[in-house]
Amino acid sequence: MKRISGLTAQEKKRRVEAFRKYCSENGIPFTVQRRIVLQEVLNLNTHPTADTVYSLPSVRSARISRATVYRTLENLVQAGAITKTCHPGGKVRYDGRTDIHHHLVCLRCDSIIDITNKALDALSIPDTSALDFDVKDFRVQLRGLCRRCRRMEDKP
Amino acid sequence: MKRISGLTAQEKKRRVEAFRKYCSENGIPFTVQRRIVLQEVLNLNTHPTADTVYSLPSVRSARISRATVYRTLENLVQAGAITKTCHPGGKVRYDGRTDIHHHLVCLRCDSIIDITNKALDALSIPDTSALDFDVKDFRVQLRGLCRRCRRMEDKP
DNA sequence: TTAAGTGCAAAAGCTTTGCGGGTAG
DNA sequence: CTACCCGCAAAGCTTTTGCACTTAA
Repeated sequence: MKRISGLTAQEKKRRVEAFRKYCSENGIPFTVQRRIVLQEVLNLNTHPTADTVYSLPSVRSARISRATVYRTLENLVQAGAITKTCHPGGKVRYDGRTDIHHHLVCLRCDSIIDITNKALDALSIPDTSALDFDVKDFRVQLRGLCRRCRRMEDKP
Repeated sequence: MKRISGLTAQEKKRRVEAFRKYCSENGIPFTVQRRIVLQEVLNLNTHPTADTVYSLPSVRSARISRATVYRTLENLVQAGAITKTCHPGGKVRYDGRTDIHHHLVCLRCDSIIDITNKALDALSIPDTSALDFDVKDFRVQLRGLCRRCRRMEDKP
């Protein structure tokens, strides 16, 4: 079990380049706003909500509106540049990682911690053809209590 | 790969009884509203939002308020009578099943389909002690496109 | 040039909260 | 009885939308 740390500068650059290429190939304008929002999601190792992204200093100082942040995050998901993360809370959360990895999900505070584990990655995906479901990827969620919440349970 | 169908009447009855017992042991009033909301979540094989539960005929005819539905669902989760389901959308969704099972998650329409699969159940949970994370259970999410959305992709 | 994107502000949708009356134990 | 719960209505968040202006290609 290893906790995942952030992307390298090189990887981030490659991801932004890939999105730029996607845009030009699909006739989608590669705007300043899209570049900044993508870069910021890649910078975060957390799993931010739209509003968290909106509040980031670089997003604020570029005067990007809240509506654009919401729209852009969805565009980035459609383009495959970022993903949406599954979680038990009531807000949409995004993830700069698009590769297979897994999550520790705290059932008390909704925090999400990325983990990587070869045994989990090697999971063989069952055949879902009978249900006509087309599986693109998978995630394993280990659900429980994070360090902070465990301590609060001990001394409530 | 088998799709899970609903709980039997017997199982539902047992689950309601277990909650009644939990209430009496913990000095929590077992109100009509709590019983009805629990029964209705157990009846559904879907993964309803609070508002979906609120809209059910039996909930409406019992004149249970929206606020009570929201509060009650959270109470039931705290009591371990139901669970919250992880998903990529922007609403909290609940699940009448508390046992280990897995989900097909549609990335386009956010629908969730329960599945059961022995290979997935047998997944060995990695050691998370180094992160001080206390794993209670796990879920495997197979992410992709459901039947309906696949068809819409073909003919957009 | 021009189709698409953006900012703004308002609307819409989801969830929580305060409070007076009601109810389970 | 009495603490806790419920319904109501209002407030507080989160997200989407319509429209006039701006911009990438």
